[in-house]
Amino acid sequence: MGVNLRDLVPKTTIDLKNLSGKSIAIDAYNALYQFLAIIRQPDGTPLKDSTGKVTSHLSGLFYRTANLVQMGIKPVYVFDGTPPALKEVEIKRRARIKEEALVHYERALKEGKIEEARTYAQATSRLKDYMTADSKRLLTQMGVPWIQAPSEGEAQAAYLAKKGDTDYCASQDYDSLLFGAPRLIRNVTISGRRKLPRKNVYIEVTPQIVELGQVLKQLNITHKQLIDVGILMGTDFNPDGIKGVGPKTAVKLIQQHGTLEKAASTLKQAEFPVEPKRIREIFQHPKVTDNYHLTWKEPNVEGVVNFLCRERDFSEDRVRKALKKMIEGSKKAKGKVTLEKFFG
DNA sequence: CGATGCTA
DNA sequence: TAGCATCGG
Repeated sequence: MGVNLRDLVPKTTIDLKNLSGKSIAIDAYNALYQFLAIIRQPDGTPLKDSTGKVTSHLSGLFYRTANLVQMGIKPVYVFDGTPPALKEVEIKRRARIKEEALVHYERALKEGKIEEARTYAQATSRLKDYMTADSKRLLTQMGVPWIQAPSEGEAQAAYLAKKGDTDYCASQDYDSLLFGAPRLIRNVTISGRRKLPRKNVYIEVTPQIVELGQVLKQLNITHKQLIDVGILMGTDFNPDGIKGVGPKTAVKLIQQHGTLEKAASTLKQAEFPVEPKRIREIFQHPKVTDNYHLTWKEPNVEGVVNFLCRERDFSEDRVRKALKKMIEGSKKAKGKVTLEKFFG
């Protein structure tokens, strides 16, 4: 879920084609989870190989990554490690919701309510260890780097961007801003037409950039204060936040009182299940690693074909076609960058 | 989700 | 060939 800064942040929409030559640290869990939830049959069944292994996430990851590379974009996927102990409440909450969704899904299926079944099936999505392992294997064969974060993937992605090792962070969540990412891109891994849940309405989804500097300027607060705003509203480490405090109130409180503690002392019932200091610490000094090396190589065509087509039953025609486009596109983009460096 | 097929 | 439907695994 993450902290919901949606109503607080200024954003600018962009065309991914304009990001040629740029590198993006992508929150792998976030991307894979979305593929797994969305790439499904009408009744909610995910794509599977002949042995029953789920492949929805691989399909999304493969074609989306191929397209990004084709546009000259350099993606690096950042995988989650061990979550902070404080996340346990939120993890349990999510597990409970999934169990409930599973009951609803099975009932809808039995009653022949296809659309309803699909909606509940999406909510049951769980990224299993073998799916993460398959994804890393695919990326390696594609020549696309990935990093194993020691803890939160978003924290590690933000660290890369902060250090200047990547130009952007990509996620649907806003947490990377709290982790200090200077530039966040949303809607990199979901694009085009998207169906609104429970409605037969489609909306156009376009990539958008959120700049931390602009957010802080607009709200006239510091980064540390933005973290406090998040804690007041609720984060993965205190999912409930403070009762009755939404985005607007949270910002107002921090603008007026400066810190979370001072703001809380003015409220009638502001109780924190965990010490705010500990949550602040996670965002300000997250567990990250320097143990990575970013290199983008040409895909190992036969390696990808062997894995996806021979082991996971993908169509060889489609896979080879996508790889060809990926290689041609990235070469073209590289040529352009070199020329621009020469003559620009 | 992205790719492909079908239709006008 | 744009626009919609439906595969894909």
